[in-house]
Amino acid sequence: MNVEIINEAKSRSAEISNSILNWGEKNLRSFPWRKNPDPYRILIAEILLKRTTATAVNRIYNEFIGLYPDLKALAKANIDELEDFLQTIGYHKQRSKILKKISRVILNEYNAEIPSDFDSLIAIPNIGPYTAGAVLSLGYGIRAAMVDSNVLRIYKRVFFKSLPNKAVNNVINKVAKIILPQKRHAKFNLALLDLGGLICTYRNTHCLKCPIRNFCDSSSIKK
DNA sequence: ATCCTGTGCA
DNA sequence: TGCACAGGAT
Repeated sequence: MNVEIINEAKSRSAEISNSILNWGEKNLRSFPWRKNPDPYRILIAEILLKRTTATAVNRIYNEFIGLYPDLKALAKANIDELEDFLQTIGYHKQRSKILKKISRVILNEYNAEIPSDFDSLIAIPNIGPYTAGAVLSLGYGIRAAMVDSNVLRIYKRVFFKSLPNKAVNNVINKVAKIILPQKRHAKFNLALLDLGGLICTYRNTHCLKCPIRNFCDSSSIKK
């Protein structure tokens, strides 16, 4: 049923992943949570970044890690202090609850060790496939796709001509796994996110600057 | 498949 | 000032 898009993904995967990795060499954005990545730092970053601009998280991230340097510290955190601290980036009530909940679950059920397998991760409340992918790929170096709305949008455009009319998101998840390289998947994931943020944006498609314009169904540039 | 959160931009 | 948004939950 979705044979066509899967075959398209397979036939273009090498060109796409190589071009994106290459683009990433020069164009990756620099954020504090991308430095010295470990599962905890990545987990915190993803929770803070949900529905929140990188600029806002940038302001408080290092201080957050200073106040709550590891999962045990976070599990012990005073909920009101945590909430106050998160005021400036918004969603502070919701987010302080989520952070406490997650840290307590990991402390109690996983002996304060953030799980390193997908199923355990998504079983933790408020950790879904995207955050699980980030923890695995960026935090543990375990190959996992990170499909957020940016990545979804990019692949929908790239494979526009063979998109099925049903269950598009499911298919895109398969496509993402096919294209994700075996090595350097973390770099690739970051580059793909940045491509969505900088080039293949929601409103504009800066195809002229796009490293995969030659492999994209929606490119406005003549091949 | 639809709902939720509250922000940030139109 | 109202609506689109994004990742997760149901």
